[in-house]
Parts: sequence; structure tokens; C-alpha cells
Amino acid sequence: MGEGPGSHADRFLKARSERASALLEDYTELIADLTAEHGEARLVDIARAMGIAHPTAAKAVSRLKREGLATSRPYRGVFLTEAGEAMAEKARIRHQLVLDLLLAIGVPAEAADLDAEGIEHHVSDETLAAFEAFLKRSGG
Amino acid sequence: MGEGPGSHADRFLKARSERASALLEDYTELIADLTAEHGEARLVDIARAMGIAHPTAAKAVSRLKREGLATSRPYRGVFLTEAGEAMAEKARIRHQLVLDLLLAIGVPAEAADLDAEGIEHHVSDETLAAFEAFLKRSGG
DNA sequence: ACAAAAATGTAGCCTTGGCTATATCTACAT
DNA sequence: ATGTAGATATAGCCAAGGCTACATTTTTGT
Repeated sequence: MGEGPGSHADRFLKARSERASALLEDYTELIADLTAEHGEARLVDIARAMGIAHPTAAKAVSRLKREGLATSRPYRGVFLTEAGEAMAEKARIRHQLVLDLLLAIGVPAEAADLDAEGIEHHVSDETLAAFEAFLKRSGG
Repeated sequence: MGEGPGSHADRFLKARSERASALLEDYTELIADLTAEHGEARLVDIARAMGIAHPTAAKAVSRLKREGLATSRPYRGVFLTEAGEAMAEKARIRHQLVLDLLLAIGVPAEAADLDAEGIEHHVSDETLAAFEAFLKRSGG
């Protein structure tokens, strides 16, 4: 048969890799938020905000460090690297745009807020551009 | 502070649980497709369509069986139970609606096709209803 | 200054979802 | 009918992302 590009497999592979990076994006976004609010991101705050136990947050931070997205010293707060900041910023923009789009479509605020979190990681640059164009069009 | 409902933690918990069920939904949807096309879903076809190795597909089928979503006998095809069919049907509708919405917004067909796969699992009933209303409104 | 509380670190366990390698079974062809 | 190809099963490995329990370090309060 040879389904070519756009096959089942392609879509699933894309969705899988997005799921894999979704958590890292969430963490960088959150760390950026906490840093903006409190000057630093403490493990305990990360854990509470993510709704997980601190050892899980610690593991995640290890991974962030391993991937070059964050730095930290023992018993101190966590900070983003340049790469981490970039990822957080990209996630922030994406999140806001998805949220705006949902609201523009007529999704109730509460549902939009909840759903945007999951959706944002699966929106390609191309789709994001279309969202932006739609908002511009319908907004003004 | 006590952020109350709609906090970071709530959104992340929701996104996490959606990620967990996303794969099961993908499998039921795919098995339904294959069954419609070929009368049954063979492991090898499932694996190819998902872009994974067969042992991985076999494990997934075990899990589907354990969750009461599918049945199978050794060296034979996989079939959905009532519950599995229901999940597949719901996923199908959801997928189509998300795809239609993306197209209506102006997302190019190829991007819409790819992104819908990831997005569909994070769209709540409420948001889905809003999508439907928007399509009705803008469609005619 | 020192004890108690809070935060962080570490160890060890579980499940999920990937993989490869190997064994067994089914189906097909000659 | 039997050998080979194809499909399925099984074992065992890995990393991620959860958890609890316990150890250590910092911070705080008196």
C-alpha cells in the first residue's frame, strides 16, 4: 500500500514525540513563572504547582539539567539556562495564543483555561500562524 | 495563597490523566479502522500503523484486554468490546470535529491533519460543544 | 546557640511504553 | 506434506515519571 506521508504512523510518531517534550515545556514554563514571582524557583513550589511529590520534581529537575535547560546547586533554587528561558518563552506565547483562540471561538473561560494546557503542546508552528491570522481577522 | 480551582496543579493533573488515556484511545480508534477495512485487526497491522515494534503492540493489546476494551485469542486478530467500540466512536467524532474546526479556522489541510491527532485528546466536552456551535455558526 | 521545622537529597519500588532477540505457531507454496 | 515465510508470543532490557520512606541540610524561632 505505501501510505506515504500523512499516514497513521506519521501522525502517531509526531504525537508521541510531542507528549515526550510536553513535560519539559511545562516545567520550564512553570520555573519561569515562579522565578518572575519570587526571584527563584524552589523545589517545593515546583512540586506543589505541578501537583506532584517533591522527589518527582527533583528527578524532573535532574532531567532539565541533563538536557541543558536548567541549573541548580544543592539545597538551592532552580534557574533556567538560556535554552530553558527560550523554551519557556515559546511555551508561554503558544499557551496564550491557544487560550485566546479558544476564547475567540466561544469556549467558556474555565474550560478554555483547562484545555489550553493540554492542547498547546500539539500545535505546530503552521497551525499557530493560522491561529494568529484568525485572531487578527476576527479581532479587528 | 490557596489558589483554589483552576490552579496550576489542577491543569497539570488534567493534562496528565489525558496523556495517560490518549494511547488507549488511539489504539481503539485504530483497531476500529482496521476492522472496518479488513474485517479484523492483526497485530502486525496495528504495529505498522502506529509506527512501533510488534512486541510493543502486543503489550498494548494486553492492556486493552485488561481494561476490558478488546478481546483476542492466541495467534488471532484483535477485536473491540462494546466499551472499546464506544471509546473508538467517541474518539472518531472528536477527531473529526477537531479537524473540521482547524480547517474552518484556516489551518492548512496537512498541518490540520497532523495536529488534530495530538489535540483531540485534550478537548473537553464543553470545548467540543463550543467547536460544534462555532462550525454551525460559520458554516451556514 | 540550639532545637524544631522546613526543604532538599537519596534509595528503592511500581507502571507504562519503547526496544531487540528468540521461540513458537500458522499459513502458504511447491 | 513438508519446508519456509510470516505472524504472534515471550523474555529481558531501558528510560520516564509517578510514589513512599528515610537521611541530611538549611532555616527559623526562642
